[in-house]
Amino acid sequence: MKIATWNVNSLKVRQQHVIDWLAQTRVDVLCLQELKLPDEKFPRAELEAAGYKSWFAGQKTYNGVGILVRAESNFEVDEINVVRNIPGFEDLQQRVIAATVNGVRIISAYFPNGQAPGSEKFAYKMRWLDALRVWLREDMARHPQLALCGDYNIAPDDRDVHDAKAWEGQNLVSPEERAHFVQLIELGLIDAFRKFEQAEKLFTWWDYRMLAFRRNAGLRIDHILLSPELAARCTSCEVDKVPRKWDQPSDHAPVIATIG
DNA sequence: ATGGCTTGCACCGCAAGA
Repeated sequence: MKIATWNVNSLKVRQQHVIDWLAQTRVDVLCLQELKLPDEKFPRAELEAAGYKSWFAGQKTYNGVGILVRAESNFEVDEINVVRNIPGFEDLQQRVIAATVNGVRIISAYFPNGQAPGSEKFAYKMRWLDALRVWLREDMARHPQLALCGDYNIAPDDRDVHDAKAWEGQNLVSPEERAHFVQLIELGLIDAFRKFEQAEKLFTWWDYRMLAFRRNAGLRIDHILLSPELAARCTSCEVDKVPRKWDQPSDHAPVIATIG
């Protein structure tokens, strides 16, 4: 079972990239973030034609998340277990969708950006992270095989930052944000990427500006965290930089975890 | 130099992203 996550920065603009990428990789599950479209504009029929069923929580202009499941894989998705948003956390922003796919709990999450430490948006990010953790503790107890996939907007370690010195204390790498990431790890979740030996300076996001991709001036902020049972079955985790090189790309690259 | 692109929405510039 291959599970992937990709912040597409507008599904309307990236629809063909997603379809092409799915045709090449044939992942079983793809978690999407930043759809930037309302539910009525979700390209369900086009993705169905490409061989994928979709579940989504859309929103006009901003945010929006989804989960695509390859039809040929014949995985069961129980509609009753699909969750949109963090239970118990009032939120107008569509940032979370969860579904149980073939017995594996899949969560597609678009963590708040936070803008800057000390800002109102940063305070929202902290509240959101608190609520996520509270819900996750329960959801992990219900689903021993769980994958938290998405754009975390947190680079957990200096290794995940192209220039750690320049970024020190900034949004996405601040001690407060990293402490929240550690709290997720303390729930028992395992960073699939770090389970394996990786090349140096592998990132998942590069600014559109300043030729950042060409200079590999990026951050690793998209992650797949696995429950212990699922981590034990995980045989690889890779960043696919290829679609970042395509015309009019998303600024994020997809991450793929293979479960044996 | 706090910019530089890219998106959506609404209009001919703005907010927001990370």
